[in-house]
Amino acid sequence: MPELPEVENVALALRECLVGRRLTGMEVRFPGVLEPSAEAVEEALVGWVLVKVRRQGKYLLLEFGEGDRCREDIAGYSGGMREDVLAHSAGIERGYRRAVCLHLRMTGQIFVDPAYRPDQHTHLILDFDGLPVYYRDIRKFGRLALVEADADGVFAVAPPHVGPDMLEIGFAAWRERVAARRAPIKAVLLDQGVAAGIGNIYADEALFRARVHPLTPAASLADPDLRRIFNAARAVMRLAIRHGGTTYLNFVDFRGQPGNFRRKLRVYQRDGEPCRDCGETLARLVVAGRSSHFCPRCQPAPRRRKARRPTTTRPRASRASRDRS
DNA sequence: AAGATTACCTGAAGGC
DNA sequence: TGCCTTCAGGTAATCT
Repeated sequence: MPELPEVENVALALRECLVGRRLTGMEVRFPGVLEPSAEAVEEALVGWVLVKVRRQGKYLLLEFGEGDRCREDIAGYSGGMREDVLAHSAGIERGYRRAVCLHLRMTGQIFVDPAYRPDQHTHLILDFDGLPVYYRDIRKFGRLALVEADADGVFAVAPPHVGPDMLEIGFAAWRERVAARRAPIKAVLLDQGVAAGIGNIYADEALFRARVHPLTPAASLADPDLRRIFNAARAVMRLAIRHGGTTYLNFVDFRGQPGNFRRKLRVYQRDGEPCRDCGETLARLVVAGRSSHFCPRCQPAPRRRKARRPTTTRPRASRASRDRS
C-alpha cells in the first residue's frame, strides 16, 4: 500500500524521468480513474510539458505548463531539459499552468519501464515524447484528477482538509494538533488532517519503535511520549524512502522493482510471531477500523479503569476532567 | 461534533 | 476441485 515513502519514491521517479517532457498522447482504457472525465483531462493536458512534481502526504501534484517560465522550472532539474522542449514551450501563454492531482490509494502503480507489458489492470498509458508511462491499479481506487488553481494561480497539492506533510511539520505544531485529541493515538496518526502521509504500516512501526500502545488516548500522552512517536514516525518513513518503500501486496516502484523495506518491519503483519526485541508473541487488535500490530510487552496497554479483580467490573465515569493547566 | 462505520474494488487465503 | 466467506486498507460519505 503506498504511504508517504512509496509516494515519495514515485515523485522522485517522475522528476527524474518525466520533467521536461511533453505529454504527447494518452490512451484511456478505464475512464473511471480520470476526473472530472477522460475527455476533460485529455483536452487540458495533451500537448503540455510536465514542469513540476510536488508531494503532500500521499498526494502528488503534476504541474504542466507552456511558456517562458517553463524554462526556469525545467532548468531546476538536471535530467530532462531538451532544446526542442524549450523551443516548444517558449513564448506561449507565459507562466500559465495546468495540473492534475494523483492519488494511488490502495493499489495504484506507476511504471516507467520499457519492459512493462500492460495487463487488464492497466488503465492509462501516457506518452511523454515517445516514452510510455503506465498507470495500473488492481482495485481501481486511485484517481488522477484535474485541479483548478486558486485566485493567485497557485495549485494546492492536496484537498484543503489535508494537513501538513509529516516530514515537513515541526514537532510543536504537530503536538498542538495531536494533544487535543481523545481518540487512540493510532487513529490520530492515521488521520490525514492532523499530518499527512502516515498509513497503517508506518503507524504500527512508529508506535512500536516509540514503545506506545496503539489504544493510548492521544490526549493522555506526555511530551516525551509524543516526541518519541513523532521522531519514530519520521525516522521510519525516511528509512523506508531510502530502501525504496515497503512492498507488501501490491506496491512496486516505477521500474517494477519491489521495495525492500519489508524486511525491516518489526510488527506489521507479524502477529503471532516473536517480538524481535523481547521475544514476546506479537498481538493484533482493531483500532479505528484497521488492524493494529504491536508487542504487548514492549508497548504496555494504557492505564485503564479496570477493576483489579475481574469479578468486580463496574462501569464508572472516566476522569474526563483531568486538568492540565 | 468527534469518532465510528460503510462504500468503493479486486485478489488472496482459508474453510468445507 | 471449487465455491463461499473473510480480509486487506485510503479516503469520502454517512451514521451515531
